[in-house]
Amino acid sequence: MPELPEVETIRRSLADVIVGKKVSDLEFFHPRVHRHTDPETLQQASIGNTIKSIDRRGKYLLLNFGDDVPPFAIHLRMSGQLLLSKEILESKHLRARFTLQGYGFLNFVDIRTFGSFFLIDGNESEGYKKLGIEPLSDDFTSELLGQLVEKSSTPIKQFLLMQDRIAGIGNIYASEICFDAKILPYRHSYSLSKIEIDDLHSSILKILNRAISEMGTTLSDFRRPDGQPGEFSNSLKIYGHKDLPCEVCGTTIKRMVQHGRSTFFCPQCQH
DNA sequence: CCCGGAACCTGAAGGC
DNA sequence: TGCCTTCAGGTTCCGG
Repeated sequence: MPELPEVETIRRSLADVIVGKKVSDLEFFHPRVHRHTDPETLQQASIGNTIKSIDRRGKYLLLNFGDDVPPFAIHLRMSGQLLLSKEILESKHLRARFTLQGYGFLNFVDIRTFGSFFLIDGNESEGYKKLGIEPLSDDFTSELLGQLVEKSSTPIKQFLLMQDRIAGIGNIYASEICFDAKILPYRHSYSLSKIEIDDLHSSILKILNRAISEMGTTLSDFRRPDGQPGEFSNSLKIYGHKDLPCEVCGTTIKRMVQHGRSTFFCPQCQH
């Protein structure tokens, strides 16, 4: 479900409520939540501690309890939701629940049980350790993007999904970014010209920032912590638009499969 | 080392 | 109605 804009939307919404609150309990209702880290370790790292800040790295959320406690990481994978509630939340898919002193609950609801909690204490996954550049950081320049793509023969849309190169882009925004940059998704990364790299760089920033400002994309599962859907769904120009006319040129939008995942593109606008 | 494909799950939607 | 297949926003593992 969530890509960088959705995770960032969740982070901002949660920050207003949970920073400064003490975690008085952490309960688990499904073992897959703690499959990477034993539940007692997760409870010890959070119960009794006050949330000092909440950060995002790629698609991971990080709860910080202070310098002497490792950051507490949450990955929502495909269907995870973090929902705030004042009262006990009744949900068939409730997998874990933080009790926040003086507020209520932060509920982890996850239909497919792919999401998980773990600590950034040195035992975190290789996937986390190898995360690439944050695309919305000042360090992510067109020059850096050029250095990354010139070494890669991977199709450019698949390249955008590689979390160890650029952290946070997922399957929806990879198609949207290629369309915005007018680049065909199956082009070899190294084949992009300097101008195309500049276009791709500005499209990455433009699409991610616009999606954040519209609070993410809801196709089915994504919800903000207050339960509201994201609003970028109406702004999608290519993802899910198979057989519909391109709104730029009217050509029928095509769907293809790359590395087992759907890609949408306009054969007229993209080169 | 790289690559593709399967696996991990549940549920919705479409075809017949 | 119901059965079957396909698909879903992500990552990890395994074999070649």
